[in-house]
Amino acid sequence: MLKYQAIKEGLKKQIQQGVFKVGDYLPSESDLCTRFSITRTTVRKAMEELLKEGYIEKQQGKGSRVRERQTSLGLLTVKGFSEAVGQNIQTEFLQKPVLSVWTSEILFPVSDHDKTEQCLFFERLRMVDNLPVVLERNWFSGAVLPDFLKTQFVEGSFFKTLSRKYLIEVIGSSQELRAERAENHFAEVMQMESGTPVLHISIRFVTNNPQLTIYSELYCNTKKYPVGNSYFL
Amino acid sequence: MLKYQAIKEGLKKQIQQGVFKVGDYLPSESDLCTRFSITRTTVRKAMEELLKEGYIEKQQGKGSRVRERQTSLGLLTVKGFSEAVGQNIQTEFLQKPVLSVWTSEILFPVSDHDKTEQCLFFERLRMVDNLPVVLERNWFSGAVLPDFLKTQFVEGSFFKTLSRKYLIEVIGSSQELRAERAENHFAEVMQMESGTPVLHISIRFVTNNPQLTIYSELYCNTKKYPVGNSYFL
DNA sequence: ATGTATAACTTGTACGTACAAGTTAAATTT
DNA sequence: AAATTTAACTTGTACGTACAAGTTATACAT
Repeated sequence: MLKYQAIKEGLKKQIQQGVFKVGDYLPSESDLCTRFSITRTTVRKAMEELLKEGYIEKQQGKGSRVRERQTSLGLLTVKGFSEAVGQNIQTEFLQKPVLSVWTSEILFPVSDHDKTEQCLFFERLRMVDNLPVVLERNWFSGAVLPDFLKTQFVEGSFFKTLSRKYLIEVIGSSQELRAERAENHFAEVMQMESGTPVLHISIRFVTNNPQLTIYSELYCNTKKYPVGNSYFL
Repeated sequence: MLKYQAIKEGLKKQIQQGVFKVGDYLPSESDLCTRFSITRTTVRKAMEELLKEGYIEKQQGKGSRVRERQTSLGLLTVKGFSEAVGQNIQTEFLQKPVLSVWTSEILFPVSDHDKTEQCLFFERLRMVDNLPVVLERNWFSGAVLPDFLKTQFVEGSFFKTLSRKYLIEVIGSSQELRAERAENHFAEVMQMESGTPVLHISIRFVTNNPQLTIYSELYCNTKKYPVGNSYFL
């Protein structure tokens, strides 16, 4: 294995396992040089990659600090979730993780391999000021997640749980967006009039474990809180 | 100015002006080294940035080639536009660029500076198989775009025109997504039943020219063609 | 004619050095 | 005590060298 990749993976694993927590500074570049008997060129290459992948942020003169890595809704975030900190945000489980079946509600094609495995499912309702904003339904194979049904979510986050307890990271995602009429069942849960437009987001999360793909269907009431994203650079 | 930035900007400008066209190979790293009397470290840093910003792609053993840079809908693309090449895709101007006024239809706040400048506007309808899929309405200040109203679009693309003729690049964007009922006017243009859900995408494009921000409002019929995007790494 | 080695290119990794530039805390001066 | 300088850290830029690894056309051998 290449040296810079070894360093990078080593640091990444320590970040995932919580050896370095969010906000912590990693050892300085020269520290790592002496510790692993390599040159700064190599260390910097590793750090550059961690930066690109969103694990750290750098500041000249200070150091490299572990960053909160946001992969919550893929590239999309609901306005008011991360930004509006002052808001009263709640997440309620409508269905805790259970054994379920692969359903046609999943709009991305479920891989043949996944179909042969058991299907786990959970469903959450995200609310801002007690107003339901996003209904989130998730399916995934439980094959590579031993004891998942007995596991408590790390800090209430599914992805943090995957990272911390199973060393699984999201490395990509595909999304499809549709504007639809709210069906009766959803309208009720979302406290919307039946037939009101809802933003339907289908996501397929790809992870660093080829056996784990996560399929999510999100239904958003965008009346008060539009779904937003931005990128720069 | 830093050396690697100078090299990077120089190459970028040549790509924008068409000195290096899409598919062309840039001079090799050692070529650039001798030509500008710098070391490969510096050249590689410049190339790395061009890679990150999407201007080039690299292949070990072959070289660095100019890439088609897609910033069409920000991060979102309509499924069937880029992928489904075999499809019958058309773009029709409903309104060629004209002098207009800043309107409240723009959902992102228009900057105070922009408000004092003249407002240019154009409107296009994107169709797949003669079915209207996206109605695109664009506003921007004409202050830094001399003779824009007399200018032909480069390859039918607004952004290519900005790049080629004005050396202006999109460096970021913010988006907000909403599911709405189609108003009468839109429903008619889009050949939809009035009240049908439409996906409304508001975009603010930020460019490398601080005086130019582009405001776009897109209205998408997602019934047959959902809006999609994906990212990896 | 056809397959094979070679040579000349390309980018990728890794070594080592030096100094610039930003940050911070301790030492020094006022 | 307070302001200022200094020193010791951090990351950033740039120098130069060497070889690995992938690509391709040409020369060579079969």
